[in-house]
Amino acid sequence: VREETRRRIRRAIHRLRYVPHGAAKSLITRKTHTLAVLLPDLYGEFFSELIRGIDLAARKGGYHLLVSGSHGSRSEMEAMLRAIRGRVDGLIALAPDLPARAFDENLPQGFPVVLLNGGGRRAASSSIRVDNYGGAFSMVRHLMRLGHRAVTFVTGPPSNHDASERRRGFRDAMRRKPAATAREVPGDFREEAGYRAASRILKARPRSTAVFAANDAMAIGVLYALREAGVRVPEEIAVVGFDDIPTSRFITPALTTVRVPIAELGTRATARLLHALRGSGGSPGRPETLRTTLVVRASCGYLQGRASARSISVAAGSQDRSQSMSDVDDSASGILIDSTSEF
Amino acid sequence: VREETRRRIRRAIHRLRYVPHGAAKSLITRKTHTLAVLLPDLYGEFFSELIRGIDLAARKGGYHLLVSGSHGSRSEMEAMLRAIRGRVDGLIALAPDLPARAFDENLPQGFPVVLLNGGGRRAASSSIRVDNYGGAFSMVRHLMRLGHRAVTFVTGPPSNHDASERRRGFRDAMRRKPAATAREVPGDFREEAGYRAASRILKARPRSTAVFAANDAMAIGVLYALREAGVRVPEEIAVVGFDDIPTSRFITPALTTVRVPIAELGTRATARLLHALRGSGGSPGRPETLRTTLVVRASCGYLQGRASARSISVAAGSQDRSQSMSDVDDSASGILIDSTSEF
DNA sequence: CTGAAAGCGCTTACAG
DNA sequence: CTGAAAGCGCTTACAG
Repeated sequence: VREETRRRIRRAIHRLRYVPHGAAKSLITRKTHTLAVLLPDLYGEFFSELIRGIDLAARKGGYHLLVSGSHGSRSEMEAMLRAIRGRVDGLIALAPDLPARAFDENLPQGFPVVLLNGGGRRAASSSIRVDNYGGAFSMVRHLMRLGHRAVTFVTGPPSNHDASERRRGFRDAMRRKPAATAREVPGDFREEAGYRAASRILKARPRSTAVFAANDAMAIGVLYALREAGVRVPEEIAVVGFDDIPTSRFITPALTTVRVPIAELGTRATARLLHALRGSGGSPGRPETLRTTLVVRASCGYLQGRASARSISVAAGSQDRSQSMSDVDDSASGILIDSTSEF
Repeated sequence: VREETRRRIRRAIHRLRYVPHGAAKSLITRKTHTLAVLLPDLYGEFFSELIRGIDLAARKGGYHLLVSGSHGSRSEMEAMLRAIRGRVDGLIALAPDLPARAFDENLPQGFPVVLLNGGGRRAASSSIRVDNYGGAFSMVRHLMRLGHRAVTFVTGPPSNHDASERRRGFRDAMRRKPAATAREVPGDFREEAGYRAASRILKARPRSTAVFAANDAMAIGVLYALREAGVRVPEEIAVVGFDDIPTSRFITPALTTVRVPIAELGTRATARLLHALRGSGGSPGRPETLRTTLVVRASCGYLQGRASARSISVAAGSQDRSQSMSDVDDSASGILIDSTSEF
């Protein structure tokens, strides 16, 4: 084509505001340049952070995001899976309660999927996991070092794989100390469950000296209940969580927790999915496991009496605050002493 | 069709796992049952809450959500608008920096849009607004009642309509008191801007007794900077914000702020868009304005010395906590005294 | 290099 | 009631 003709056409396109019709183009090219994201919810600190990571990688690859919150409803999840054909090129799903066969039954066969839930029961799909076991294990070790021997674990939802891995880490670590007494109280990852767990924990005799909630939301619920009951944290009882959601730094006392690289989880999942889309299918690749970090703040009592060592130099800007904090980051052991969030 | 035949077909559909192809169906029906959501970012407390509201209404109407974070990039926003044809049925956009004509130029004409940014410059589209002016005005009145006369306002981004409405409310309310001295320091809605604003505020003489940040993120930045500087809040200086993001309740001291019904903003916008999609176009309807509420917590000093009145009865469960708090909700005046978040 | 035809997977009138 | 044809707006070989 001559250069001039090309220019004339370009101008005409611009003048008439011509834009290709998405559905028509997708129908013939078999590509939508869209990724489906299926999550239990679309809001809340954990999912918000996860979406951030997914969005980051997707936009870089030129993909749009079709998001869907299942709200735990099995039928809604399946409906979403069925609606996928001809709408998106791949799927990222965090659906711990959905059995593996639900994917096979409702998705076109061979459809590219990356699973974010721990199970990894579907051989045909790629999956990314978090080292829940290791994180919980080192949290218990940390509590032991602080002298705790009676620890109560507030569990997550029964069928949730992440939750049961955290519990397994708790149990195994507790077993290593013969003198230790491990207790468990049921929860479901929601703040309210932590709130309710607290009263059971306070009643039990001898009373545990530390509470380890399977996630931060429940730990925060425990904190609320203890404040109501007039029980001081960490002086009378230590409270720790798992996830390191943003609120954990802001609450009083700041929460000692296990940091899950949430945004990275989303980024990696997306990168893998895009890789599968470019490549010609092939093997799903081996499951990837993301490291966790123990983040020590005030709620476990470690910072108690070390006030002289505090060198508060919180930097502004939510983006890079974690970097510029005067943290003691012992990368080798995966421990981060965050004294800046202490009150 | 005979009942039996129908059943046989149903069974075949199920057996073969037949699902209609989305693109093909959309191409012929001209419907995608998908709504596009264009936001500056997909994460953070404000947007997360907004998406929650949108998702709620969209799922109820049977619509999917195609979300897109523009990250403030003009070209990315325009690219998104152009990609819309044949992909979604309508658009909800929060894009304060995008001029009205960008919508006309990049969208198919007559395309259903609901704008969430205050300007409302595009007559062809529906829009929902927040009473930014009234919220800021009553915040200043509250500070005046507490005896403040020298107040510094940390502004939002220059081109942002919400931000300038808040500033206008600040200015007008300050003007009503002849003895008052109003000052302004530039900001951009990000936490870091608040952090930097604080040092300027501390240097000015005579020093302001209160800081009113145009949003909570900046107020939190101010709080951080003041803590570093060893200036006590609210004893030495009061700090208040705007939005009522979740963190504002958790931070110490809990932040007095103006509550924007964020989720409702999303729900209403979606409801309007769906209404337009069902109806045959017609008029865009008059712009709707959502009320704000003054939420009084510790950071303004109002709760100081009223500790005896505290009746902490925080209920658990993040969903209904705001209802079950022992709040004094003076609906008539739009003031809510939240003493439960006091420390 | 250019133009016309075929076809993606559906739905919607329209004959039979 | 049932089946075959036309067509949604594109892209991709394929003739000319």
